[in-house]
Amino acid sequence: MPFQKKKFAMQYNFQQIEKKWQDYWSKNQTFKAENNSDKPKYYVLSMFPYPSGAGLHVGHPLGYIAGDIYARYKRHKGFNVLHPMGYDSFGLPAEQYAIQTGQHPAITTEVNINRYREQLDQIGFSFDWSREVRTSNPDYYKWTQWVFIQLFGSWYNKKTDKAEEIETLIAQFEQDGNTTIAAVCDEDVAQFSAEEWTNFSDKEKQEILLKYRLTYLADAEVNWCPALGTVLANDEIVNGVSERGGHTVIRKKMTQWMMRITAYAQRLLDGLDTIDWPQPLKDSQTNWIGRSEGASVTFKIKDVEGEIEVFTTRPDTIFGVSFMTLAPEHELVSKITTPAQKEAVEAYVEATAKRSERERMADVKTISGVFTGAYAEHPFTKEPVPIWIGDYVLASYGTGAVMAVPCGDQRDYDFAKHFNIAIPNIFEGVDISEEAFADKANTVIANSDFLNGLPYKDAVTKAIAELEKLGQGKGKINYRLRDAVFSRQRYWGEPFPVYYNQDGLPQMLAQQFLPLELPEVDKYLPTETGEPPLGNAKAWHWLQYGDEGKVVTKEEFTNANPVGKIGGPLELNTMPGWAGSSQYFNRYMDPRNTEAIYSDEAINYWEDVDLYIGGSEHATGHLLYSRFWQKFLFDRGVAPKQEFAKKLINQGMITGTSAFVYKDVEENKVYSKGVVGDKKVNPVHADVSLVNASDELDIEAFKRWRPDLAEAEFILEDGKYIVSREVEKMSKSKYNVVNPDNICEEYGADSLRLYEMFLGPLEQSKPWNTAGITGVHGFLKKLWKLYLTQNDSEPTADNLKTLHKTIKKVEEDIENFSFNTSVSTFMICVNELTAQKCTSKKVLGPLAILVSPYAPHIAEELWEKLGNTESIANAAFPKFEEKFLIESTKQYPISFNGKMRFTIELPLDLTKEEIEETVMAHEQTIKYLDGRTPKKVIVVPGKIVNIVG
RNA sequence: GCCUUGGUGGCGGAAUUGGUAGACGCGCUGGAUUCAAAAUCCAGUUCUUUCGAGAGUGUGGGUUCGAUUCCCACCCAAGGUACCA
Repeated sequence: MPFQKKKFAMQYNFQQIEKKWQDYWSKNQTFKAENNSDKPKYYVLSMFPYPSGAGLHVGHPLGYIAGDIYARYKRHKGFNVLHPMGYDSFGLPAEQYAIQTGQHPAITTEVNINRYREQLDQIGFSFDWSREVRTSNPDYYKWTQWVFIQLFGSWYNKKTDKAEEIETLIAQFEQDGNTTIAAVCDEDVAQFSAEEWTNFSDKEKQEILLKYRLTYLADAEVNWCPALGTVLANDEIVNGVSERGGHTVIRKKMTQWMMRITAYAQRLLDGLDTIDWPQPLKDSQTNWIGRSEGASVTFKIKDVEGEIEVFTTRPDTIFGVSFMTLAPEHELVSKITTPAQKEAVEAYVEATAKRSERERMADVKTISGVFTGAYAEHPFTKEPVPIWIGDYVLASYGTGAVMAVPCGDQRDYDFAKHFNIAIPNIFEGVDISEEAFADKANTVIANSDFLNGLPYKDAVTKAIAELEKLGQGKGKINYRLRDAVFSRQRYWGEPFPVYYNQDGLPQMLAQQFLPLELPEVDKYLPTETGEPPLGNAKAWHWLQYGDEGKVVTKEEFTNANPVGKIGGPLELNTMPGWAGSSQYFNRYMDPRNTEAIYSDEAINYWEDVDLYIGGSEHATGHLLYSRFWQKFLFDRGVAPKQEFAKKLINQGMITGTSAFVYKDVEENKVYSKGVVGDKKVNPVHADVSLVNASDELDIEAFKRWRPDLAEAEFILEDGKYIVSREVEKMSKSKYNVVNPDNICEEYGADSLRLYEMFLGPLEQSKPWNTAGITGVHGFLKKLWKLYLTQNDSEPTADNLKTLHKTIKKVEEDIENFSFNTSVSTFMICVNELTAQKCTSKKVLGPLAILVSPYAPHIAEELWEKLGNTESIANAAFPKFEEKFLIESTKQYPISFNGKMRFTIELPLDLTKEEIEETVMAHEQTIKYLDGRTPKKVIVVPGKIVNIVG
């Protein structure tokens, strides 16, 4: 039937088109990137997802679509583009699910990944899937373990300002001991000579080296939940108890693997100036690192052996000290507390252990603390200074102790007022009867012996000098950044390639034995003795003879032949979520390499990420740790660049638009939005798929969905039931999740891609409302129609003007990541060309290329219809030509006192005077002036005329 | 609390160096087509209005011939705040 056939071709059949081109790309490996090419390289990376059980919702692809548009654009611009994707597949939700169901996390993870892949494939991304990585794959985490071993085998030399092999440190110990070394290390390292070093036992040597290594064991404070037998994140704690089950949580010290990221504090700060990342993100890293200059001051304690070290940014105010405050967790607290105060102090310490750090920081209104009964000695006046404890001092910041200067610090001031402690005034001519005076710049110091009369800067210098003379202080730069805890008491993470020898000292597995694979366990919970889940593994001991090594049971290990045997129990902790994501961007360059983390050729070709797209919530986690690892790999000659990503864009969150029906509190009635009035009602979530574009509820479907309301009476308005709408986080529990699959099915991937971009600026968060998608879908239909008639005719001036206006705008928009305005531009362009009845291939061809990064499937199809036989993916981007846009006249807006009243069309080559003359003579002007004489006439040629008066 | 971002019609948003506020789209209203509907097309749509005009970009001030845009103070919402990823 020829009639039907013709009609078929007339219609935009997105399902058929999208399937066709996705198959084509896959079959032809259109987007496979080569590790060498004559073209310049460009590396576009989107942060890889954690494959959760819920699947993708429309919020996830936002950043991927933006990245994909940019990657496709760069191909049109002649670049060899690397655009990979993978999965951050270790993580807590899979483990939680395993605990609940007993299913191995590897199985659920595999299922989730397959689902993600299906969903991603539907959207038509130009990923090079041959490079996929999964952090939970042994082939991948082999190299995570390898980096860990490199960190263990390195120390930070402050003299060369970089990480070096531990062997260079040992050589120096052998030569000079540790007296001449400038290293970043633990604070409690004793001094030793070369001779002493040589005489140390192996165990002693290993213990000392551990204090220098870039990853090391230390006691760190954690949120311990005894009932769950696990450590909790701050956000798993609500009001001091665990979110799950409401159990008590306490602060507790545990031995943990740590990363000496503090060694890189200054370089992480300095590096920010060299990368094009959003300023807010840089700000949060800067604040996180928290550099402050000041002094470290040592206070002796009266009648007790020991001293208190504090860090202060205001050594100039040292004569204003009237008390000291220690964090309740400070190690000296139990030592210095007098018997009379013991009970009160212990009670306070216990109470504080129940509060989270965040709670303590956020709560500035409640003032609490206890006097220890002990006194310190002021370094200069030798007067006694009472020592208090207070939870506003955090153990993890600085030294966990402050010298309190109430006249100069508001928190100290409030504390002193509350507990009736003296507030000596050390500022010249400043009233401190109401509040502390923290303005450094605008006063001079008084009542301060040798500091009297000095302004802030001079007083700081002088105070430090005097402290140095006493041997009780020195100038110091302090960082808020702390070493990162790298152990997790979890199952579903990378095992540490570590066993413990007879002395209990950690030993690294040799590279040939990597990866050390995650063992099977029966239960994913902590053991009965409170050990991490790996404690449940039957075989988790390392047994090695020479080049032969394997994982065995404890019995096998104990009974094995002792001659030449090495090994011991393996580490029970696993690595944290950020371990696998800290170098994945490099691994994509050469993901199947089994000999090395990646080849020199690959890393020297791709070097670094040119554009990285991801959420701002990773600002101080993933993005700081990755920069740290990259700098370390750089120091050790493994990576050629100090920073892994030149440019970074944060995509915003897509929120959901929840729908509510109003259920009467007493009666079994639900009211439409407009008829609620002042009735007492409860809002009840309705699934957004049951609501149409006009907020009208499908009542029958709703009744099937919520059988408990099937019998309810629905009070309508105008015969319809209208829901109320509210923007909330997109989440299953709020029934506002929208799946991209459904959208692709109903409107197609190209519509989804366009609509995600059309919603608003990439960086901002914005609500999703499926109703609006008909707009971009309608645009694609119009675009399709525009290509129904095409020929080799010459384009008109109007055609060319529309085309080149569009080229200019779209190119600018892509470069500025302003994708939403591009979509509008396409709509305007197609509306104009349709009105112009444009049929010229010389216009339609370039337009298809412009559209193709955004809507690649329809673009390929139209490109083919135009007679091309090659994929559009590598077609050259159209060149903008100014000459088609030149205008000779302008619609001048004429405003009165800054308010536009009417426009006049005038030639653009008029002078200021000519414009003024013409405008003032215009009848509309005369009408608006109504006989008044203007005070002033502002003429900006090419822009505006403003008449004042 | 602190740091960061944002606030413009009924809704998403546009306005690239201070120069025509509301582009584009949704929704809504009216019309064409249709037996009817869907789809499509056309017109209108910031608010108030005595139809002359007036007001208007979270609130209150300021700078300027002119402010969504710059400055000050405040209000509200979202993200982060070290073991969610």
